[in-house]
Amino acid sequence: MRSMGDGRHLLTIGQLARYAGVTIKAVRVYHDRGLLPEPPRDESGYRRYAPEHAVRLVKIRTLAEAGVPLARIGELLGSGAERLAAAIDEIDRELRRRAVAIDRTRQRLAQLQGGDRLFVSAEAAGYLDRLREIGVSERTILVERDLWILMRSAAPGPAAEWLTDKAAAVTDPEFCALYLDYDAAFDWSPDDPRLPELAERTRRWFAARPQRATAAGPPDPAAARLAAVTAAAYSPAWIRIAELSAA
Amino acid sequence: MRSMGDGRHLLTIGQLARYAGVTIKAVRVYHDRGLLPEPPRDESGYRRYAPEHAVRLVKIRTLAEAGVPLARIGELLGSGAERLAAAIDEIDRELRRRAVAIDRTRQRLAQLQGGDRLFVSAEAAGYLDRLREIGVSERTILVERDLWILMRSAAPGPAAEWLTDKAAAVTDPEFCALYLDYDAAFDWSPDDPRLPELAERTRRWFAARPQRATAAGPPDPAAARLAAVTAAAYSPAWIRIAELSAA
DNA sequence: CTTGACCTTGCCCCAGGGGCAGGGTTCCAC
DNA sequence: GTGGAACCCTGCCCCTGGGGCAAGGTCAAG
Repeated sequence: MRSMGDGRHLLTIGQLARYAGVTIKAVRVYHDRGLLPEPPRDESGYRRYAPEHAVRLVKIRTLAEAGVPLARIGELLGSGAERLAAAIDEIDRELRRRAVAIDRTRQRLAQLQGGDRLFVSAEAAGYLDRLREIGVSERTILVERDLWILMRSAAPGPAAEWLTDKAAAVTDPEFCALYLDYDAAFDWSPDDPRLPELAERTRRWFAARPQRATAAGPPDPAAARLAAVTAAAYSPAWIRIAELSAA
Repeated sequence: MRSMGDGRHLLTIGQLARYAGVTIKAVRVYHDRGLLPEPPRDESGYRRYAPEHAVRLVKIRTLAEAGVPLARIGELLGSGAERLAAAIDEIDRELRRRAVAIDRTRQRLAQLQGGDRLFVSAEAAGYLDRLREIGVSERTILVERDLWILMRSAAPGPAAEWLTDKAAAVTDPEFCALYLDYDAAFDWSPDDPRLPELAERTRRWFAARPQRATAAGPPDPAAARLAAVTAAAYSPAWIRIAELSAA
């Protein structure tokens, strides 16, 4: 048995929901949250909606799709026109921000396919590329990447300093030659007879460029310790060189 | 008491999380979900992470920010490179779709400020604007809008037919004159002596354009009933006119 | 008179964490 | 060496915005 009501409350919940592009469940949730007033019921207990409900529901859906929490939608639709206009401005700004974020995410997503650019800073990635250019093995480049990640995580400030330092060094042909020899020495035994000479060249190279210590301050001891303990985990030969050149 | 471990598992959970731009809680959730392997613990039971964890975590965050469900991230990072590439393509398409959706939402949001364009179809909005042009009162336009919402909700097909019919009629000056008189009659008493004349003009107007009935078929009875019962809820005078002209 | 579409309430479930409790640890400065 | 801030641990309940299902009552058409 169905009542015709006052001739304006004609819509069933399904018709209303379809009109607004919303599920029936969502309509009931909006009732529960107090966003949409409960309409009168017909004799069977069915809800019967009027056009105002459809208008209100479209407003709710529009704001909800914009990501506005339901609680705030209630406040917004209950407040005055200026307040609403200001809120809509703010929401629109937020949406624009979200569109920009999606663009950024898409770019990072594309970099997931390969390369290190996603995992280290742009400067660090440039430095690693420079190592590739001068012929350093991928194995050693991976160690550099890991070292950079560790340093950056543990001490961002000193890590950045250390990176600019190395980026500068890697433009010096002599340093590059030295680096390539380190690369070759990676899996030598710590007792290898060629290591002392490598240590001696290292010491000479550092001695020949004192401007780094004066310009950028003394090397950070924490960073140095971190680098040492890390390198030790990868190559016993390298740690031996460090011992020899410190002696 | 802290162990130095193997010199590669140096990072605390906080350092790792900060590096990847993620909360500590999120890292623990990723452990629970099996996305990120649990690292070794130091003597205090603290988790100690290596660079691989940071790399993995950045991948997880990138996919999670793209809206990929955590369960699927697990599968994706566990599968081969081609599979991953295909999935990334699909995710990217989804992101583009989302950006388009944001644009649409922004446009609708701007229309929330005023006007009916958000609540009725473009054609209906054009029809309502035409009524405004010819000088119909806002009160009656609101009734038209509500009627349109009801018809569209209850019977989209006939509603569209009815609208094209009315949109055509409203280009006829005679119909417009008649409509304006209806507008004026809105709140007359049902006994008003001017109503019979209005009913007579209505009948003559309908009689003078039989092409509608032949071209678009007979008027839908359900739509007519709906229109009548709805109009009755707004204006007793209108329903009286309908009775008179049907007689 | 049945069949399928619709409506009712009520309950539990999901992702992706956030927040808090109630405890232990480490680091830095004084 | 001592205090406090900052950090870490586990475990538990909470949130949004609904989805899904159960167990009915109702309506329109054939």
